[in-house]
Amino acid sequence: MPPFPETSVLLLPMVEKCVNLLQTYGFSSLKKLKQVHAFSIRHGLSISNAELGKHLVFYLVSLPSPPPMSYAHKIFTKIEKPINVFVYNTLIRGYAETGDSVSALSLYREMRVSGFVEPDTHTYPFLLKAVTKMADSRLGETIHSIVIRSGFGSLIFAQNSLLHLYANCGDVSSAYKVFDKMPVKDLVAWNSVINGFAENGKPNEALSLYTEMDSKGIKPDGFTIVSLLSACAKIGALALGKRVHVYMIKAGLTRNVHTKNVLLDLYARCGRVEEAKTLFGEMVEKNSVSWTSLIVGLAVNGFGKEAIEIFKEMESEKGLSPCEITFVGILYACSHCGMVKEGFEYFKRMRDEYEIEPRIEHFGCMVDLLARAGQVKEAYEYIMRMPMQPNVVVWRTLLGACTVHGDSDLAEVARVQILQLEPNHSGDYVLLSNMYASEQRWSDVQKIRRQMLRDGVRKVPGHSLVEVGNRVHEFLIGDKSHPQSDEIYAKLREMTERLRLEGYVPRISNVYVDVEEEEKEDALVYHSEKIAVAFMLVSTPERSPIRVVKNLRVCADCHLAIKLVSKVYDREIVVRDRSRFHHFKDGSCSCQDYW
DNA sequence: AAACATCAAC
Repeated sequence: MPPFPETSVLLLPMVEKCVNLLQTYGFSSLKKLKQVHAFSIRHGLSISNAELGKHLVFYLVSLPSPPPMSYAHKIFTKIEKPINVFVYNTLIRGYAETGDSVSALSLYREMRVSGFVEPDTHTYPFLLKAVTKMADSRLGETIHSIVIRSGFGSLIFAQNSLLHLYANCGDVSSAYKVFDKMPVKDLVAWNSVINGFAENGKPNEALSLYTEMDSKGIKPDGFTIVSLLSACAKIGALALGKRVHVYMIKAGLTRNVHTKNVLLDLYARCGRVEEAKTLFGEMVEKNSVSWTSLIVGLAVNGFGKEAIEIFKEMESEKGLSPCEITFVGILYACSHCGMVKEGFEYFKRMRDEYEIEPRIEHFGCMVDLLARAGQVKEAYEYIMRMPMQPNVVVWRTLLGACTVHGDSDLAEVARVQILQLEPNHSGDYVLLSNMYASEQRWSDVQKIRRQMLRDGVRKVPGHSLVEVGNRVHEFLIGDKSHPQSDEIYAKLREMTERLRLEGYVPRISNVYVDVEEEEKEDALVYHSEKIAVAFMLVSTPERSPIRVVKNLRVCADCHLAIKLVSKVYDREIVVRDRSRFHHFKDGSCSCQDYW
């Protein structure tokens, strides 16, 4: 084949031809893009040709995830200077989307230093997306000021990006400031600020912002509903969630797969497993998030065997593959059912079959799997063999198991580690003091108490939430502030008497679970969950199920008492505590007494 | 030729 003359006039039709080819096949596959690239080389086109290079970079970056960024960047470096701002933007976008924020930032710097190109309206939204993923609010503020100086601060896309950036760093007040100052607030802005509050433990604020948005006549979309429902799911507010469900129906969003997924999650997290399963069964379009949500939902509710059955179904489904979170659910299910051998098998299959590299979360599950089954020493050895530094959660898992299985030596080891990684966490002191108390080691209990005082550790006050009708009732320990308090306490006394007849003996040792509580003179201080249960006994129809959401872990005494209440009063009681669900029925609990 | 916002976890 004779060489092509190197005149741009002659090459022009060839550039056009290649660009045409890219436009026809561009989005289909990397293979096609490489073919066009090869074609251009065969026809004497140099990749330094700006027009061709620009298109190639664009189509490469636009490939489905993950785009071949190093290939795209290589072409970028060969394009003749000066490089068009569009090409910079495209590459920054690619890095932002693949989570390579460092490369996105350094490309931006390179662009500013080159002096040939200026950022345009698209540059900052892309760059801010990259910075958002770094969750570094200091850096965010720096870039924020650059955006303002650049003159693009009035752009609604830039404002929305900044709003999201602050929300993602957990800085809701800065996020709200950005939102508040926006002269024009579009749906994305509302959704971002609502989501910001929802994700940062302020579901009530999220809901009232929604009401405000509604009053301004702005219609919600799937994003709005997802944020609101997940806020409700997090605090276990079923009645509130049901209200959002009504908005969802009104807005015609019942067929949206994301909103359905999070509705399923809401029901599962409120202990309504049957409803969650029904919802799943009714879904026409199910994605892997739907399957994963159900599996995790079943697992945390103590229905591990069922979770594994669903996983097997998922595996036989075409076009779906379990992800790392699915496996967290499966390993969690195994550990809560004492299926140690199966847990190890799934762990192995995750690597071998699905090529998912285990993360610290998965190792954490394995530690729990061993420790929960009573193999506390093996769990410790497992931690020592892990290919990564154990985090505080892993040590806390071990500590929790040590207190249940009464291994105070290893508990001490775990405690020392936790203290280094995260001092001032009241839950650990409570766990430990609980364990010492159960061994009648009162001087050690005192020691822990003194340490808490010395370190200035404030215990998180326990509270329990219950819903009656559309109202949420909150109870604290020894709470007497409720209008029906007299009735509730009469019920508590009656409850204690009837439980005694069943052989209930209050577990004195666990009085020390609540260190502050000891200080109270009252000999009969009821934990919030007991008060909540008594309140539900007096305010709901006989035999109707009771749901309680507690912010801390249920103590052993309350656990035993509620088990008996479920039998004596013939009530199904679901308690969601800080780490799991307890389904009490006929005197036993789904957690099999390992809480 | 391109832009901002969603879900599942030890």
